[in-house]
Amino acid sequence: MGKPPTTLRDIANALGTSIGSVHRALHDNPGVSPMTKAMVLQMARTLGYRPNLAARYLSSKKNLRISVNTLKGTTSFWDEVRAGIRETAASILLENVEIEFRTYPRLGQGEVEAFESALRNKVDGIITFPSRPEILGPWIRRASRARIPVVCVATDAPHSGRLGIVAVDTLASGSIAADLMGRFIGRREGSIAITLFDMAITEHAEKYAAFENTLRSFYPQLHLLKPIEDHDVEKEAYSKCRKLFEKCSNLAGVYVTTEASIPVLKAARDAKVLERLTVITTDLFPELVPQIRSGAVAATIYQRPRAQGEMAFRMLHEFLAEGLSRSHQVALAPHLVMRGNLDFFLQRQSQESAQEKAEQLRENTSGLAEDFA
Amino acid sequence: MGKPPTTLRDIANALGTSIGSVHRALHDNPGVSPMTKAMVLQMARTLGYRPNLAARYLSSKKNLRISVNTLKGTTSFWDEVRAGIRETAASILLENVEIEFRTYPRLGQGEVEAFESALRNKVDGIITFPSRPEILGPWIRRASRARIPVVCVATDAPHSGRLGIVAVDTLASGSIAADLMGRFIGRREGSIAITLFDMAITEHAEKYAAFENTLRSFYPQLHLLKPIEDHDVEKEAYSKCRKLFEKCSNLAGVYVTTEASIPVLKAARDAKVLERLTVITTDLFPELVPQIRSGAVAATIYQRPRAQGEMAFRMLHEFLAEGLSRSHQVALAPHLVMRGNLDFFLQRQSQESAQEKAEQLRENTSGLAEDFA
DNA sequence: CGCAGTTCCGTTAACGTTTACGGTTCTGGC
DNA sequence: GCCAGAACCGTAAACGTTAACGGAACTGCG
Repeated sequence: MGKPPTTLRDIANALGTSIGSVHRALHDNPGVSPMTKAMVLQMARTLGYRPNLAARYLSSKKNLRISVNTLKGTTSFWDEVRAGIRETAASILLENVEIEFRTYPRLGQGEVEAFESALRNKVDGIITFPSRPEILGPWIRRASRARIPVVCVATDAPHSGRLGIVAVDTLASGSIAADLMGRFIGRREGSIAITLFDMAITEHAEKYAAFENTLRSFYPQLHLLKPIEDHDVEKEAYSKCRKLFEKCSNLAGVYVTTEASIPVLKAARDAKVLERLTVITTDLFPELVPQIRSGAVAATIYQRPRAQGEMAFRMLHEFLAEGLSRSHQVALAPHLVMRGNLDFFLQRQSQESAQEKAEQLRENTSGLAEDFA
Repeated sequence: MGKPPTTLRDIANALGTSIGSVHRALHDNPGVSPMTKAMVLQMARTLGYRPNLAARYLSSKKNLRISVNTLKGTTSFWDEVRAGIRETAASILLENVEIEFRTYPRLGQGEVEAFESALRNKVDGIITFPSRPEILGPWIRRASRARIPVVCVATDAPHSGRLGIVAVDTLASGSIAADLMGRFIGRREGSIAITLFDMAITEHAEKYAAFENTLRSFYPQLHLLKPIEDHDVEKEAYSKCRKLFEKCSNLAGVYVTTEASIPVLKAARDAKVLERLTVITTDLFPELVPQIRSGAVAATIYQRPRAQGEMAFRMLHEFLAEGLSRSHQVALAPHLVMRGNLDFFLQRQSQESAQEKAEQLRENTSGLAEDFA
């Protein structure tokens, strides 16, 4: 049933030329006339040529180098993203991939430098978290023009020519948060607050819109307040929330879409309103665990950093290996963590990070890891 | 930094023997003395030999055949599982995999026949849904002895020697359902009913235990009733539930772990108790959509069939390709679907199934598909 | 015309594994 | 002592691609 796939030799024979010319034509290497090049491309198309990756890998021993530019991993989120990438890279059958990690300590600091360094080092592809999309955008475009594909994680850089984007679906996140909020609070009336990084970030604006929309459709007795922009600065989150909590007497719930859930909780506690608040947060990190367990946080929307890393790597690798990729936009469904299933996620994290560490030790030749302070 | 990997030739040179002998020794083919075989194995170990999969694939043109034995796809669940497998198989770099689908129409009917047929046809590996684990168990053991790895999906077949199992984590499912139930119902007291296939199935017993445990720990005002076993028979589900609904006056919620959520809802409607019931269901299929949208079903636990298929295939393929697999037990976290994010999941399903169909058409040479009626 | 330089093209040796085939050497039977 | 057969082993040709080399044809310049 399966006819044997067409090879370079097939194309060469069909045209009465040689395998070398065909190869040059398909890779637009110099040394082939425009005439034959056109014929080869044509014939390759009609014969349905697809390169045999095994043979390619076996022959050319050059390996792919990809740079992973992310925030430094004090927060567990980016640690998990990196772990997902490493893990997936290791599980690839054709292990000719070399990963270089470049980290920067704070949002918007060292981001461009890291990207520039990757470009200078002539990597074959880049996975990056564009914390300031409007600043990194031009750089991504520059990379694309140099035929270096860039995949964004967690945040998109629109109109930048990036190869693709992997993130949690903003609609799904915002909507489920609103739905839970409504169900948890029940029939009571009240106001709902939401904190986010900045409305200028597409994802956050979308998440807000989805939250607002679901709340309005299904729980009209709840009134959504203007978003609190905290820019992931703890003090800003605390002071803005504290002020709100003191002022707004009928507040019933808070949805924290940023990582700054701890200061928000502290503000609620200090303002003595935590008891009557339904709090929904984002992500899962050690400091949050006791808050969930105690019930202070009703639920948290887990953004599956490991899966994001995995997907980003797959997308990039597929493109580099085959020259095409089937999906340029991966929107993951978030997970929901509550008291009941908290242990499941904790156990999974620790188990996998332990496994990861062992692997790290075993192959302690895992490429450089630069830091851009 | 990366020293070149050791090859067959390296081993041969180190021992002063030939590449042929090394190959025979490593694959325990006949025609090699016990003496040299031992030496080769030893040397391979010390040199850290790992076969080059690209070269192997390039050389031996034999392709892997794997059989996928599942329930016939009237329900969308198994359609999705199969789609996930197909999709993942297509995305594998070394495309030398041939998939044979064998389906059986009802639980426990034709299951053994399908398995037997796969064995007779000498497939290289099997992915199966053991709807009756205690019956299929011996067959799985037989396959294992014939060095044919078997991966179970959705339900485990314990002590059967299967290579691995992919399923949704029962603890996570049961716990989150209980947690949501408790939060949705609020402070009110009341009884909770739960329907499941049969307590004899490990997964269902575990799910019940997790549900019970979480409910008891965090929501002691709710009283869990004895489980209703419906064996996925619609009439059984309806009649048993109907009886319960009529009798139990303080019922506050129902958790349906099986696919029979429609008859349960009908029973509740007929008994005129649906209004005061919080219903949590399992899976996502067309008939359920309006029930979620109308609010009759508060939430449904989505078991991610596509991801299950993907994982099962990866596990099996990794084993067949490398001879080892890193994890034999994949426990997926379920997704939560509610009114707000329902559209996200529907859109994703339809979009992916459309994409799938196009792919099907393009490569209409996708192996046989037997049916065991 | 001769020669260097350029442009195109064909040939060939890798890459690491599998597989088939041809050799040894050793055994046992006559 | 000879031959058949077995048991073991080395060799070499594939697999499809890449990369490097060398040759042919053509250019322009002296």
